Amino acid sequence: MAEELEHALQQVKAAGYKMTPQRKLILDYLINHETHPTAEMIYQDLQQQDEQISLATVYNTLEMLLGTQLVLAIDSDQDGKRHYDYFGHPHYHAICTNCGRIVDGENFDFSQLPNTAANETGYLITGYEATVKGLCPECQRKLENQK
Amino acid sequence: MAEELEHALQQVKAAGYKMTPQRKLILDYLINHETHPTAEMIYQDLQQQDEQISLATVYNTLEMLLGTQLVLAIDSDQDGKRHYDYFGHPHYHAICTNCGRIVDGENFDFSQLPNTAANETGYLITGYEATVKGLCPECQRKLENQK
DNA sequence: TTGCTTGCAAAAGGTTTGCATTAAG
DNA sequence: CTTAATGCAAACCTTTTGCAAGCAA
Repeated sequence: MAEELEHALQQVKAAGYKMTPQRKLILDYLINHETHPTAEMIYQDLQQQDEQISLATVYNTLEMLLGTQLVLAIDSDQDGKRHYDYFGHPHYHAICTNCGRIVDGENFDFSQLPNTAANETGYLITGYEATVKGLCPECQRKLENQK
Repeated sequence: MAEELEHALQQVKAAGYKMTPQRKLILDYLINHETHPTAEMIYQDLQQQDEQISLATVYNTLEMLLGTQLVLAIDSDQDGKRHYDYFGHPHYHAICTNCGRIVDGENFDFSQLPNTAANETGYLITGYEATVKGLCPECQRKLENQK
């Protein structure tokens, strides 16, 4: 089994959750897809792989994974859906305001944000999320050609 | 009229939108409330001020304001609602994972994030948003006392 | 065994939409 | 005048919930 999945399963158990086939499937799916899928996408894809699973379980599991901080949610203004992302290493997201495409970026240092926020707001910080909005390269071309 | 509102109205007109009494009300409300209200809250408050306005118009106007980048949306995982925030100066948000309270923070420098993201992703960046999650001071006390 | 988890379907509820009316430019 | 904006209500659709049956530990 992949190392990352192994690590993630460990975390889930450590948090006191039972390990079920469905939870493994979803975790494995998230780790191996950089598409920032919605609950529906995960559900559809797993079904096509002849995997037995319900949409409610997908939602339940994602909610649980958000609690462990292993997974992060991105609410897209573009399609109105919640997208999920395995948060294996620190990164921010870029969302296209035209097509909704979400990509990762990692060349920005957020390491001091939690400390700064803790000092400034008094909050006990447990996580963070950063997103930039703009036109993806492909949509820039498309819109340019429409002129 | 307040300077900030004056400035905002200017921006809206410059973007080619008509100025209506409802739009002024909502913009004024957002500028003068640091509560990060939902559409429903804005609607309720304006109604109590004997102001004639519909919920649909609140949503329409907020959508328009998001487009002008004058206002920013924060999707809260805590209450499942979208909160709005007049974005007069750069700042991030801290959301309490227990009570959902949202506060602003400004002691972190995001000024290079747009450039970095543009170089790294190729996106034409038009805005950004950063959020930290954790327990607010009040909820830290409450939970501590429950022990 | 024990009670957390699953799965199905129904319900919820924030947000969007259609359309006739109104008013900004 | 012309066209965009408003307001009302109905529709939408993602997400949540209730509960019986199933399965980790």
